[in-house]
Amino acid sequence: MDSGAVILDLNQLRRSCASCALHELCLPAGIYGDDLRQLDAAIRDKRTLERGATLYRDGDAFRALYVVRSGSLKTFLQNEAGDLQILAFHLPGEILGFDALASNQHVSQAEALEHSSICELPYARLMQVSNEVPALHRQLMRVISREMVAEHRHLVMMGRQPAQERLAIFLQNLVDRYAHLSRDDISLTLSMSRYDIANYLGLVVETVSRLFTRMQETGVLEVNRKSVRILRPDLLAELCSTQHPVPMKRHDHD
Amino acid sequence: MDSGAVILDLNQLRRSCASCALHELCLPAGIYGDDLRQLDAAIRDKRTLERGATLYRDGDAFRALYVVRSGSLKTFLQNEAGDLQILAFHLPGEILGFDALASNQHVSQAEALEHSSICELPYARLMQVSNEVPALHRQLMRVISREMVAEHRHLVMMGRQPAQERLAIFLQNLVDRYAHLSRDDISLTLSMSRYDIANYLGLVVETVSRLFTRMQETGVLEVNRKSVRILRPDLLAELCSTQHPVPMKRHDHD
DNA sequence: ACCGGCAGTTGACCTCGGTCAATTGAATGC
DNA sequence: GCATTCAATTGACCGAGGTCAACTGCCGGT
Repeated sequence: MDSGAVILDLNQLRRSCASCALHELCLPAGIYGDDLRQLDAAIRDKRTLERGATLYRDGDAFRALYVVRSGSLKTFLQNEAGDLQILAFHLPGEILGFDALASNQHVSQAEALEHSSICELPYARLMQVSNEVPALHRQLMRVISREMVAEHRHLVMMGRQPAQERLAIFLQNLVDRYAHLSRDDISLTLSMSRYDIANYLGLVVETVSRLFTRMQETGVLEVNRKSVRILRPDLLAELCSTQHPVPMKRHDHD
Repeated sequence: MDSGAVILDLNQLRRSCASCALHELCLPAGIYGDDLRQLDAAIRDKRTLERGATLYRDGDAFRALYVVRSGSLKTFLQNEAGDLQILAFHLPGEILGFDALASNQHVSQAEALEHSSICELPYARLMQVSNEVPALHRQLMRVISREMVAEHRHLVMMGRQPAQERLAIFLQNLVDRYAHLSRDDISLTLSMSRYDIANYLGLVVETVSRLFTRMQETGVLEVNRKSVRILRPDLLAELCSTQHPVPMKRHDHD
């Protein structure tokens, strides 16, 4: 690598990864000292996106991975017919863009749900640094793998859970992820619309609306537009797993 | 790396990756010559599994990735209640086990659907080789990414498609993957049970059965137990996308 | 401060696919 | 070769959640 990139002044360092409040969550977890410094050098740009702005779209050439610094985004797939399926919501500290590694172009679209700021990790630079810092490669794969595991959970929800469980799991998941960001763990501000939530859960907006109403009526939570306050975290947790009246087991056939 | 592993005799080489009929599909795509030789050395074991045998289960320590040489496997998630969701079917040339990278232990279960043979890629060895052969790291990430993309398609199916489309997409997908393995492209032997198919698609077995019957009645295919012959690939392709009577578009809200 | 538009809610109705139950038939064991 | 078993099919019924439509109330713009 060119030595110019490795030698950093304190100023640059302060503005970027090493001082990022989220650096534990983002890539360099497990990477310290000089390695971190190198990684830091690979992060070229910080961008901000307005609500509704597109970070990348289906077909775009793959240049970089992106870390959410603040705000939130959704990624989704859209077919020819215009049908769309939201794949994930991305909160601060999380990384987007892995789906483009396979074909060198993005196969999904990423859009900001609110005013957000993003770190760009140019992939070519990332690979250069990785060659010097083997730990980075492994860390990258760990992060991709974590994303796969999250998608597995999403899949189970879609395949097996009834509507109310889906919403409960969704909310619980948001609570967990925001708690991780050391926020108040019982109140949420939903940056996504009811349409987005419904779509993500494989439901329609009316169903989501009714479920919010029902959960409010049963005292689980208090909801007012985008703000949700969990009143009974215990009840919410219960709702996350189907309480089969008859404990109907799913087969375990060959 | 220890030099003993790099020096291979022709015999060993012939038995393994370099001569594997599927080597284009599996890991070393884009890796040649000495690099391939090194990779080959990292592949320790070939195992065979009987139908129903478990390759790894939830909680197992992560030691290796696995390549299917012949036969087929399913991977699935199973929760405390015994509910289970099949995540994927794995055909020859495909790689399993990436979900374990995140936590260093498997978080799903893999089971053979029929007599199968498997290449084991010990992860530690793989990482050693990768440090010498940067291309391998990138290729590995490409493969994980490809798997993620496939899972996205699965997700869309679960979230948006009605039952018949799901089965059509499933069959089309199998046809494509087997065509890739240069088999007869209009007849399939389903190694998985109807229960497995139903589960994978988020349906119940009765629905799958009815759909097979209907597709047979409409002349799309001929089905007899595990064997399926696609009579009208064109019709099958049509069934893969919902033909909205009214071309109802899914919203594209903020 | 009023208006327009769209996010969100609510209600009435209907449909797709799930549930339950009976039957068929292919494989495996004695 | 017959019985047992379980995968698969078929039919009758039902209900969770989708569809359609009407309404409410925020929010943003001028």
